[in-house]
Amino acid sequence: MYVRVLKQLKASGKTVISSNSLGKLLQITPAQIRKDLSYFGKFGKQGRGYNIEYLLAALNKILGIDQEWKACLVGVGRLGRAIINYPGFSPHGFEIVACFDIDKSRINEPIAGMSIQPLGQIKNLVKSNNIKIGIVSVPADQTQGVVDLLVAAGVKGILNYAPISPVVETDIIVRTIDPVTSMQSMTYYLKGY
Amino acid sequence: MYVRVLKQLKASGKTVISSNSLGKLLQITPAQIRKDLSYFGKFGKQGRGYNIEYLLAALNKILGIDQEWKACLVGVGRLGRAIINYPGFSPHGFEIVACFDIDKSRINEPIAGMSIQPLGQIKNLVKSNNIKIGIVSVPADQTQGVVDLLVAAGVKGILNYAPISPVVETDIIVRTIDPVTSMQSMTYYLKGY
DNA sequence: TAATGTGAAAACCTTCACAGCT
DNA sequence: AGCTGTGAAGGTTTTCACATTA
Repeated sequence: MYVRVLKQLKASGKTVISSNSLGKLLQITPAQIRKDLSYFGKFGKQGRGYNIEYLLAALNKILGIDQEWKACLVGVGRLGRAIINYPGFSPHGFEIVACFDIDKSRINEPIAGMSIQPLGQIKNLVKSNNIKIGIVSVPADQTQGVVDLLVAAGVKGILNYAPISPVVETDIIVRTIDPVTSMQSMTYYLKGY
Repeated sequence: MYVRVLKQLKASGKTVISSNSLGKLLQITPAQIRKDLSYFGKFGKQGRGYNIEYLLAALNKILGIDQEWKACLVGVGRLGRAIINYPGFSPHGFEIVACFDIDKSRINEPIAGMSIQPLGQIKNLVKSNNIKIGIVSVPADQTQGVVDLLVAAGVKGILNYAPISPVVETDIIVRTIDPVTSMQSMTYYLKGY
C-alpha cells in the first residue's frame, strides 16, 4: 500500500510527505505509519516528513521488489490467458517466463512469446529458469495437486486464482485472489442497509 | 475461508468436522476456530464437532450471503468485460445488473443481457435497482472519481480492481484486488532464496 | 514551528487449559 | 473418549504522548 501511494505521489510531482498526510491517503493513523517504518529504520526528517523518492527506494529494497522476479503460470484457460496477457506485471519486475497446461491439445501452442508446456516439464523449467513464483489458474479441484507440483519443483511463492485455500508447508507463501471471497467479506458490513 | 472449505467438505459428503481437522485444512489452530465461532454463537456439539451443513448455514447468515446482492460495474474495457462474463459470481448470489462506461462509443452496446450506460445514469440506476455494491474496473487515474460517484449514488461497498487505494468515508467498505500488490507482499518473504 | 522516532500504556488477538457435555 | 466453549494468561499490535531534531 505504501509503495502504491508513494509511486502516485512521486508521479504527481510531490517530493516530501508527512505521516499525517500519508495517513489520510492510506486511511491509517500517523502513529501507525511511523511505527511501521521504525521497524526497518529511520527514513524521515523531524520537522519535514519523508522524502518520497528516498522512502520509496527504501521500501522497494525492504520488500524485495528492487529486483526481477520470474514466475510461471499453470492453467492456460480463459483466466490464464488473461493473466499472461496482463500488461501490469512486467513494469513492476514480475515476468512470466513459462506456462503449463494439462490439456494435451494445448501443448506447444504459442502464447506471448512462449509455448505451452506439459505439467511434466514444471520441474525442469522451474529449476533451469530459477523461477521462484508460481501462478495457479486451474480449476479448484486441480489446485492442490498443481500447487504440490510447483512446490516440489522449488517454487517458494504461489499466486492462487482458484477459490480454495491450498495446504502448504509454512515456508511457502500463498496469496489467493478470489473476487467472490472479497465480495463475501464485504456483505457482513453491508447487512444493515 | 470457513465458508469456502465447508462447502468443499459438504460437496465431498462429510457431515461433521472438528475444530482440529478444520484447522488442518485452513492452517489455523483449533483454538482459533472455536474462539472465532464463539463470538457469534454455539454451533458445535461437545464430543462430536460441528455439523457442516448447520455451520455453513449459520455462517452464510452471519456473513450476509444468505441473500442476493446486486452490483453494478463501471469501466467496460477488457478487464470489465472479463468480470461481467465471469460465471463465478451468480452461483454465490452476486448479480451484476448494470454497467457503465465513460466512452460514448460504447454507450448502448449490449453485453450479457444489459446495455452499457453513461456515467450520468449511475445515480438513477443504483437507486432504482437497490444496488449496494459497485465494481470498479477503470484506469487508476479515474478510480477515485468513479468511486465518489458510486458512493454519492448510495453504494455501500466497492470492489476495486484498480491498483490504488481510493479514499472513502469509514462506513464504505472497499476491497481492492490487485495482483501486483499480492505479488509484492510475497517477495519480502522470498528474498532469502 | 512542524514533524519524526520511540518508550510506555492501552487495546486487541491468540493460545492455553480445563469444566462440562455427548 | 472426544471435543466444544470459555475464562485467564500470554503475546502482539496500536495508540499515546513527548523528547528531540530540522
